[in-house]
Amino acid sequence: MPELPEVETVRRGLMPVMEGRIIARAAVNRPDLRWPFPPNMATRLTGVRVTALRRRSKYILADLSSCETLLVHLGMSGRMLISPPAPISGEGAARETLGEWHHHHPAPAKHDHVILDMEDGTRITFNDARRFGAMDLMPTATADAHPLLAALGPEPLGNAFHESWLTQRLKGRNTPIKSALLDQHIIAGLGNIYVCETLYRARIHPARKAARISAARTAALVPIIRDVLAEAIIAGGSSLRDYRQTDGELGYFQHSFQVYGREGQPCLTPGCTDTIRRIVQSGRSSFYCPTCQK
DNA sequence: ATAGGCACCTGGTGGC
DNA sequence: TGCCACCAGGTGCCTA
Repeated sequence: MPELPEVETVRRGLMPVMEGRIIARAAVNRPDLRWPFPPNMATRLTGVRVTALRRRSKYILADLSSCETLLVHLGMSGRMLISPPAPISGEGAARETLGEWHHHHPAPAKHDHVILDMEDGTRITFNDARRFGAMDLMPTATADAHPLLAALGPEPLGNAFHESWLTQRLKGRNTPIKSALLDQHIIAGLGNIYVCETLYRARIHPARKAARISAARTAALVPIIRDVLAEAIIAGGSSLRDYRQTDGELGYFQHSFQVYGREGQPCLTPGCTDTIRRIVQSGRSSFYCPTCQK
């Protein structure tokens, strides 16, 4: 489910257990995700301190004391699981001191591809069934120039995203606004769900050509995008607490959407009696209200 | 440069 | 229970 708000929620969940902490051991259980892992990734992650945990678009960036940065993308199905350290006690403790693993954790589950054991015994497990995710390592100094990051558009919650930018980028575009807002070169971080939610709130039909949106409605899109994402981050933060109480799984919260996934259900705009429709645009579902969105 | 379609991969769901 | 079609929150790459 990871769009910008979910990735930000994962980052915030990881922060207290990773930032400022040392990775005691890394296990890499397969050679690749979407692409091959960088050479010697496990070795390069072992014994280094995480000095900062950042986010750019849907990427999590962990700056390391080795002057490298770990880039993580969750793809479609990537998850992070935080397992607190289990206290060592009884006979097991004596045996454990012989090995490198000082804390008890369950055996890796299916699709647990990368495991980071922090110095205090907290385990962070990257699980990704579909393997559309990615990890890479690069020098921190040139992280912004990474091929996956270099061409990204502005952060929608940052100062570089504003009305004149959006106007300029939508100008002359013969593509549906749905596709334009999914284009990470125009804005970084929106995905299928939040584009649907944004267009519903902006009352713009997803198939409308980007170039044919009035100046006023283009201007209105900017705060709407910001609001939609900011509200989702807040919702993620509250669900984060819930998940930490249960199984520690990050990247997995569901909150109520106004249109996404609501095909056939009543439009939630007060006074509107229409129902939400679904159309397919470039292979992906768009949900909208035909009465409210033009 | 821009636009559209395909590919990558696994799992869940619902119909027969 | 099995089989099958379809669906899924992403995005790089290829083609005109």
